[in-house]
Amino acid sequence: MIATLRQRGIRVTAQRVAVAEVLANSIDHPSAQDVYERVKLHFPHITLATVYNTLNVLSEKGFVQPLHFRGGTRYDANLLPHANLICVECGRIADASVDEDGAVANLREILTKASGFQVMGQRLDFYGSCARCSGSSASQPN
Amino acid sequence: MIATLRQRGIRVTAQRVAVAEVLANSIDHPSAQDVYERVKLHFPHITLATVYNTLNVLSEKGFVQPLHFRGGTRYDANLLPHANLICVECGRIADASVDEDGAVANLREILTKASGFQVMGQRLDFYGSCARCSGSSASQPN
DNA sequence: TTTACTGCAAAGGGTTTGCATGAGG
DNA sequence: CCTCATGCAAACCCTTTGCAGTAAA
Repeated sequence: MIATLRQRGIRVTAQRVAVAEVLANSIDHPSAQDVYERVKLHFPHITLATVYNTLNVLSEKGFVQPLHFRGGTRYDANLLPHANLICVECGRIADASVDEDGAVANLREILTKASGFQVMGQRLDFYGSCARCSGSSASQPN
Repeated sequence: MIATLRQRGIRVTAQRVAVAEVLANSIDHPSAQDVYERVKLHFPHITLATVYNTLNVLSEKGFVQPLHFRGGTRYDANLLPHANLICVECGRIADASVDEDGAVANLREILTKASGFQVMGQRLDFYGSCARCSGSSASQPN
């Protein structure tokens, strides 16, 4: 992890390693507050401001992708082309790999040819009901 | 426009019509502040709070799609499946129709089959350099 | 008449920043 | 050593809300 951060030109501190590791080990797209609470478990002295500063550095250096929503920002450590499945009922965000057959690459190519836009990255959000929420007839409250 | 709003179950007021018309006639994904300034040209008495309230109503009723970014929310009146081309240099957001060959529908189908997720809507953002910026000067952000 | 929208101002909440201290390269 | 990160608190900015008056249905 330390080497990974150095590779990206990020000055290494204990706090930054802790934040980066929380992100790398999370698949639930945590908010800054979530990251703060998780880091604090093993690093009680860190502050929310440091978490925000670190998240901004990690975002600028391409270590995570910030996803802005109405309620605030969530952070995605999955750097591969993928779709975010956002359940409008329970609020969960799951990743779905979608580029096995080059679907995203295909889209990028279409856009470049059609409008001369040089694509450098993307964010694909799909809103709907996750299997858990739409599948259960007697839906559970969460 | 009045009929359109009524169809969506939106109580019709002069302010709401004005906001809705600004949105319908804008292709630059205006912010709430942008909408406010444009509406105020022909409706000087409206307030920013009313614009926000109206934008929320129009969003809930599916008249516009709110797009949350770091700097705030932008509003997209294009309800057809499309991609947002976001220039990281000049900040402009342009729409690109991308579903001529059913690319979005294809993605939605892949996701439904793979993960049992019922897709109800989507947001496709592509970050990069627009034709104007990548063509004029060769500046490469990292 | 009944409901709910407007305008105004003030509060809310996620995020950023200034400053003194402390740690990394 | 010199630069930059941390911690703390206050500030910031976008957005929401409470209230009194007013307009839509």
